[in-house]
Amino acid sequence: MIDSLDLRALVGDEAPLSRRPSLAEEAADSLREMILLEKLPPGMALPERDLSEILGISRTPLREAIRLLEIEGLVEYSATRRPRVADPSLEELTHCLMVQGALEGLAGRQACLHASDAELAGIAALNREMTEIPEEADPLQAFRLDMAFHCAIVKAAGNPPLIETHRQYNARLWRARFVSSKWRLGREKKRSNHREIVDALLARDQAGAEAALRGHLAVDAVAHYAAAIQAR
Amino acid sequence: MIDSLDLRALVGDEAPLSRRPSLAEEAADSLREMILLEKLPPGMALPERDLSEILGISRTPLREAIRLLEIEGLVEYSATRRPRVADPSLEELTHCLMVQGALEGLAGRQACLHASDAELAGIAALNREMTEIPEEADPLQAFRLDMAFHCAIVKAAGNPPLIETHRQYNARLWRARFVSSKWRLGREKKRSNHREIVDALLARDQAGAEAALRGHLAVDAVAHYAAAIQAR
DNA sequence: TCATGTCATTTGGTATACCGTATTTGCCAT
DNA sequence: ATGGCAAATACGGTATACCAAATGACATGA
Repeated sequence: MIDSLDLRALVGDEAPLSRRPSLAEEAADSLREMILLEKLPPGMALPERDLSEILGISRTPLREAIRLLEIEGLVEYSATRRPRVADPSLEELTHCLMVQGALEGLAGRQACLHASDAELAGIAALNREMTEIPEEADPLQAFRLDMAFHCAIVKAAGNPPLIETHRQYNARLWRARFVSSKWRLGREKKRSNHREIVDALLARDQAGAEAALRGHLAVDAVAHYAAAIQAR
Repeated sequence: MIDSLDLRALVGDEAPLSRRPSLAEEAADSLREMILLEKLPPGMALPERDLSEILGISRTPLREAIRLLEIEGLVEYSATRRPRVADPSLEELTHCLMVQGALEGLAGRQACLHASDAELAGIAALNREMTEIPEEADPLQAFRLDMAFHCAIVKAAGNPPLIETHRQYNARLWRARFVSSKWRLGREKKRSNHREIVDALLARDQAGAEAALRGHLAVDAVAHYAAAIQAR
């Protein structure tokens, strides 16, 4: 035991023990992407046999993948246990956004306490990168940067369970935020809000960072998505 | 369609659509109880074949059960994918408590906004019940009441994803809180804190409820558990 | 024409067999 | 005794077969 600890100390904690993902995890990744890109539209049935054949795996790992996606909220089971692509109502999304807001608020607080200067600089750099994107650029690019920005803040908080739960809610909200990101409304407001967040973080102002992050999600995102939904 | 709506009106909305739980869910319940009561101690290996035989089911539903418990944080997989009963460090528990604090803080806020007077009265009644428990009574009884108190607040917020995520963190923290609840230290402080929470809720004071709930968990619970762990 | 009962088919739930790999065991040389 | 190596074994991952329940199509009768 002592030997292994010594070895670990010598070799560093970042031993690339990256075990290759199981078929179930790969399938979950594939399905997640299909759902988020609406190749599998909301409400579509997900029969295990057909899907397993499509993905070229057997039902056992596929079932596991579907269970994983159910936890993430991307798949929901009907009363008769038939899985379908989730089709969350505006109300459900609002609920998720509130939780996400609370999570990111906590992340902001903790980032002020625990993040290294380098991490904060990285977050600020991400934000700078966003502001420099031309207005008419690929919306997907801006969207990915936005996600990276928020994830970086959560990561900087240094709280693994928080990171994981935030990741789950992100997956749940991904499609909604993606849809709403295409709307140009309030892009200016978002920028000022992001600036507010970065300023609070750099000043290590816990209350300010929490307020800016929570408000950002809870208020704006819902409104944008509502508008986007109405229009489609 | 109209007929079915009429029927629904006659029969009431509370149709008992409770599908019977699958073997996997039952197994998860059994295992969860064994883990929380330390019949399966932290760090113990959980070989699928042995467990499935013990529970009298096959490996397939048992695997699903273990995956469920992994999500709840009660089971963790080693680098070689061998499941073990989780043995969270004090640091990990602290991280979970912070998230739980943020969740309950949000719940307090939302409860102030959305809870019915009856719900708030019920929460106050739970608290009153706790204060009336004699000092030397069964610790489990007091513990269950404490859990019910917090869950009732979250439920009153009326946010299903919040309820679910809170439930998960509760499971993750159950054993730690149970252990720490046996320590009489700070029982008085807890009472005053609960009173603070109830007062804020009844006054529908969002900020007060959030602060009281968040502080309650983040500060006290960690300290108590640390003391309990040291002493065992 | 529409309601209703029946039956074939589809679907998820479960059990089990097989496979590759990781771990343990036990022997042997040192 | 001890360290190393190889066979045995235990384990999780995967595929597949079977079952009960649910669904949907279709025939039948009012």
